[in-house]
Amino acid sequence: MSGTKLRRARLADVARAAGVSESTVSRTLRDPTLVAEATRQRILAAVAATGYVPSYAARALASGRADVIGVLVPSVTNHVFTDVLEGIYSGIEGTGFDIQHGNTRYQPELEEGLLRVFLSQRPAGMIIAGVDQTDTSRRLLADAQCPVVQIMDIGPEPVDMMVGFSHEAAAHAATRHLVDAGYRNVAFLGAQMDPRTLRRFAGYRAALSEAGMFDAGRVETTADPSSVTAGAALFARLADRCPEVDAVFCNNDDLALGVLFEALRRGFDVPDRLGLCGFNDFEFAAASEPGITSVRTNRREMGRRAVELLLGRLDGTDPAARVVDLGFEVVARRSTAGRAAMPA
Amino acid sequence: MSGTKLRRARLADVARAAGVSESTVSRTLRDPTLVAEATRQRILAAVAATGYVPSYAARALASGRADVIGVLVPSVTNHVFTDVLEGIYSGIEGTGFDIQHGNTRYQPELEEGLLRVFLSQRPAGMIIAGVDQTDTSRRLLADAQCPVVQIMDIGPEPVDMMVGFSHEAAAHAATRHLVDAGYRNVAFLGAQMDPRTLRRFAGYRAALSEAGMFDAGRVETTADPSSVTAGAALFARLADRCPEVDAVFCNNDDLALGVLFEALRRGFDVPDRLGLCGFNDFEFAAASEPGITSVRTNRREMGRRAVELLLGRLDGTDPAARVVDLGFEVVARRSTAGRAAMPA
DNA sequence: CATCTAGATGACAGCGCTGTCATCTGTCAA
DNA sequence: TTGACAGATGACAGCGCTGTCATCTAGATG
Repeated sequence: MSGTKLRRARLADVARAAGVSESTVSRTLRDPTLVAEATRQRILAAVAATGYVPSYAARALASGRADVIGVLVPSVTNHVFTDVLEGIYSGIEGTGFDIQHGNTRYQPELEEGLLRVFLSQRPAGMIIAGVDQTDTSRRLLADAQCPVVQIMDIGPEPVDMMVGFSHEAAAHAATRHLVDAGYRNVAFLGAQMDPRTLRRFAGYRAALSEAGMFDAGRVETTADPSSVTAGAALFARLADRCPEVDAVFCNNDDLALGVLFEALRRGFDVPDRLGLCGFNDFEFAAASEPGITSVRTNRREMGRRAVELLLGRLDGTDPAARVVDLGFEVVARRSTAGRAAMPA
Repeated sequence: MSGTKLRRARLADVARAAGVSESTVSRTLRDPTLVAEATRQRILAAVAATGYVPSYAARALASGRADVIGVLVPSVTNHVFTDVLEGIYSGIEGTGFDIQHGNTRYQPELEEGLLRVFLSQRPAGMIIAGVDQTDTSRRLLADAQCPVVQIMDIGPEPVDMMVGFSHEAAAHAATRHLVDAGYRNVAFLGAQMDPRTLRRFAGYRAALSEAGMFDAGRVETTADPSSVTAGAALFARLADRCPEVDAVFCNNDDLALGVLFEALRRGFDVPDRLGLCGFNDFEFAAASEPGITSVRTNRREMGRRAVELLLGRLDGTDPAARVVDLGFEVVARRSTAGRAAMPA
């Protein structure tokens, strides 16, 4: 209870307490089926009695691998990634694996460096956001002696496995939804301008081009991170510049919320004067007034599936490389209901 | 370039390439001043040539410690903690330390378990959210052979060091601000109901009691996580139950935003019919329409300072135990401007 | 010129596990 | 009864570093 000895119990202490060899204790801990029932009980009791906690470092060194899954994402504050992380954490729970988490800050060089550090620890698996790694990063991943899952996006050339959805298709569908709702001058608002944002822009552009409505002038972007403030500022600029704009497709719900507030300030009715569609279907999109149409993506599920794929590969259940498309859904809310009632 | 050998270079490979002993290579990497200039150059060249990356596991095992700082927070999705994490990441950058990050999910037992796992790896330091650890957790931390920083909150009995602010004082000030603005029937909205939320409630209660305005009926809470939806729902319930309420102090800006939308739906003017104050000063509070009064807390700074304290202790610069109060600031915006103009 | 000393380097024994191989049972078919 | 064999356990050599101690310089000192 109290007065715990400072030195932690080692495997040898447990072995002595249980009257067996270190090997047997190690086996019991790694794969209990290898040890006779009675022995196992005795050992588990000894573990409890000594308060033994295995040394990860020793284990990793001796076995040449670590029960660690490396996770590399570009941001720890962007809700998009925190949702995925939550999925990963919940998927990992109880599996005995640990997460080693790195923050690439949207910088490919930083990603490369972190990747080197991570891989040097021989992780059991890697989860990495995006499909746009540098050539060097791709090679590092391909040469890694562990399964790799790219998440957030899907593309034609997985390093190993992928779970995500097509940002281009999602943006295309969302833009199409605005067109179908009767909006004619649909603008694009983007922030951060990472590869996924660019792909969403491509989807927006394609949808409008198909409808014969694309106008390169109706685009307002910033390299700053997505935020409500940025959304308001971008829309203010846009509205001043292109008063004819009657709908906005925002790359992120943060931006959309900013547009909503700016519209409120300008007395633009949403959805009558302005259609508004966001992206990601953050929690507030459903709760706002009016509700903001958005594109739901299955971020927690993405994290869970990524872990699942990794574990499946590790225990040999599912040795195949896979690309999992989790899809998306345009969730129509009142913010895009405006022109629908009007005659086309 | 290509065709990298599968086996990673080891210390011995570098030593051979540089024509020195392993000890010297190790020294060069740990403390370059111990090695002659010329030798050092030769070794660094050999490191580069072999692509050597040290094995963390071997290093940790041999030295008995890991250059890892453990970070335990209750949530990875709550912006409050992601901001702190960002501060921690930026503070750690370039120091050679790694972050090992655990998610306690607001569950003290989970926290205890993670603490055991973390401490078993002999981290260089621990950062842990809150001051309300279980007795066992406190003992584990106190017995840990590393510096510990409790963050988010401050209290009378630091395990070692603390950096945070008084949630009670902050809530008191925010509530006082509502009273000073002329609101008379000030309600409280809370979610999650973790220890910090409870302390904020205590501050709210004290401020209203001092003003002779406390009414236990004007409190609406949920154990669910804070969200915009929850804010709207809580306020809907509250407004139905207590129509006399003319202001709301929300435990979190998420809730406040929900209240704002619900007020909009009900045609309650903010700030004339309803004063609204949030907590945390999330980015959207300044961008919303009207702007939402909130309590600014220095979360990134908190993370940075926590790392700073840890590092200071580790290199002996600052061996003292410390409690750092980062303070807070009530940021008044239009959402609480209503009754100010009216005669008291 | 012998002695001392600081600076630079090398030798080597672990750190606490895992994995391989060897050993020792008891059981069962021939 | 014997050999074969699967099941259960033990012995032991590393995994790739670090830290201690020993060794070997080249001045500095008297």
